[in-house]
Amino acid sequence: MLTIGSLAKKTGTKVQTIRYYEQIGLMPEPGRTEGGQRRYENAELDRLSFIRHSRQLGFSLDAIRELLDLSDHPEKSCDEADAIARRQLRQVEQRMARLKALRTELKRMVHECSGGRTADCRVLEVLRDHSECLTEHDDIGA
Amino acid sequence: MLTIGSLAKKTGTKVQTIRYYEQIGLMPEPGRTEGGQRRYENAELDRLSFIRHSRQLGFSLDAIRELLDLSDHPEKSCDEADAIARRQLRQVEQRMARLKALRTELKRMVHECSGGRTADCRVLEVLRDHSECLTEHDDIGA
DNA sequence: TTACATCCTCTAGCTACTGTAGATTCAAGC
DNA sequence: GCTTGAATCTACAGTAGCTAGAGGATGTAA
Repeated sequence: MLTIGSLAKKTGTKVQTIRYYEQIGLMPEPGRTEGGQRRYENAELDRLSFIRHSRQLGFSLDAIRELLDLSDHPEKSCDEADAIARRQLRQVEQRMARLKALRTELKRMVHECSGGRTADCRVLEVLRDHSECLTEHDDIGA
Repeated sequence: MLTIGSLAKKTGTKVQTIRYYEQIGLMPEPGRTEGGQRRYENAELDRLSFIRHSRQLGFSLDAIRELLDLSDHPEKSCDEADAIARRQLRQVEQRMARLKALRTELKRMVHECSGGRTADCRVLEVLRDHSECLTEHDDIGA
């Protein structure tokens, strides 16, 4: 029987976050003491660990909802779980590619700036003039 | 004299986003027609381009506010602009490192999953058991 | 003049939390 | 049994950076 505070500590989660997960139906409503405080069992500890670990891997709460659902049905095919993970992997790879391009341009900006007045600042100049830019006119997304 | 719609098209911004930038004071209040519609000049086009380009490089709106301020004062030292860019570069590099770790673990999950019942699904198993995980108990951030 | 695209303001919604206020409960020490 | 202080409770507001929609006004071309 864990209080919400010790559950939080064990999983590296904030207390409010646990309550939030309950509110959106990701965590079940736990038992309560007579005074109305939440008390958790090991099953809930496992579930929360699953959620947190998935979040650390960047899965969205919606994806996690699906994964938990799959996890609750051991007889189902695991293709779906696999697909979700692959989708996530693709996303991570896309973001990495994007960040790589950003890094290149930022490095260029910083290295070329020799210090002095902002009038001659290479950083500001690059930001002003989009034409010398490698980055495209598309979504920003992290 | 540009309408908000053509300014939006020229800069790859949504109309609402431009109005949002105005609302938070990132864009100035433009002139209006008698009927109350916004009309923009080239200065505003330049400013919005600067903002969008900076956003594409991942700068926060707060950072952009500082950069714009520096850009408006050509006699100031450009150290500050340089510092902002360096900070941004560091952030990008941190995120990349983080994503690299994620990619490794996701790849492992996906490659080890041989298909079958979710009961034996490697993906779900890894998510359940945090102990075999490389990722740390820290912030998720992107 | 009439049609229709574009514009206006205002409000609410998105993700995934985080923080605060003010009241209540729990557990330990005396 | 009583007190104290930490932890908990609910409810609501706020974060970043937009995005979407309602319901109405304006601008422009035929």
